[in-house]
Amino acid sequence: MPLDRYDRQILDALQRDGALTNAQLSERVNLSASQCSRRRAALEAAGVIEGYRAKLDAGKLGLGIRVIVRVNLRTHGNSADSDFSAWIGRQPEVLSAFSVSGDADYVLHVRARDLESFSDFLHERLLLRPDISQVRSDFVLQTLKDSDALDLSDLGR
Amino acid sequence: MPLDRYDRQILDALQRDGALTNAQLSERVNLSASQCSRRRAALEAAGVIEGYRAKLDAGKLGLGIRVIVRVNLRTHGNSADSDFSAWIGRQPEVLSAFSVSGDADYVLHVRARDLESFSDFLHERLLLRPDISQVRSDFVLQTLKDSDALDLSDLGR
DNA sequence: ACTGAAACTTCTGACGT
DNA sequence: ACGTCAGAAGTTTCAGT
Repeated sequence: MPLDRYDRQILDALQRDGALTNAQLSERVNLSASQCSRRRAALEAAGVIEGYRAKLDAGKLGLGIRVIVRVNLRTHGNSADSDFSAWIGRQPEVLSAFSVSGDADYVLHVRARDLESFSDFLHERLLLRPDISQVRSDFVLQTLKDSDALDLSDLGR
Repeated sequence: MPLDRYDRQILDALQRDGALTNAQLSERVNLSASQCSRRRAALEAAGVIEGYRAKLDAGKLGLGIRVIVRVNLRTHGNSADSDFSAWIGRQPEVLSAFSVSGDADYVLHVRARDLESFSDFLHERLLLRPDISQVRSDFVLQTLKDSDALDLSDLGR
């Protein structure tokens, strides 16, 4: 799918504010609302726009703690990694999880209500798994940036 | 702001699909559409819903590389940390940045087109800063989970 | 390819329960 | 507090250039 500069502008506007109406989009992009509507629909159909999400304020919802957890497994291959992956998917306080190069096998982003509930996750669940060999927790002290907005500046024409 | 189970259901539905209409919401929550509209507006006004974002497919946009970068600064206090923080805010390939406890000072999430453009970010920009003492890059090999959806299960009544 | 207007869907405020 | 209804706003399809 070829993306021109109008698509790029539409994507950039929507990743910053997904609630923009086609009429509002049309002002920023200098296109008619109907054209924005069609291009937007095409970008959604192509999967370039995966979907829309409401961003919630974790602090106001009482989720005061954010932790970056690095995990090493004792064994690898076979079903070891996929077992761990499936288990991670079922843990509600794990927002994202990656397997990485470097000294850790996995990096998890965890949100919890307070130290007690994080401790519950860590000691009563993660560390009870027999396939875990090492866990290192880095508590987030300050959030400098949390946008998730992709850099679209050097994209298509 | 007190949140009852209806608010909780609305928030949970919207953080998974922010494009839901109030009519669609009303089906899942068993409330009228107008009531959903009112509650949703209240949650937005209270800042519990910070906003809406379109989630884009980074792969389809040619951003093939994701790296978790851990950074240590040479000096602290004064303006050292806030200088770094402001600089981070201006780097488009840095999606999120946290100051953390543990052996690293900062953890960054970086997206880049390819190894070459990541190398450009690393060597031509980050490592040229005189306040950097150590940088360790962990490349993301596999994404197990990437939802950012908060756990709302043990919230209000 | 884009625009403009018509048909349709969704939103939202007033009112009644 | 919630639901119903009607007017307002936004979206989307279609014809035209």
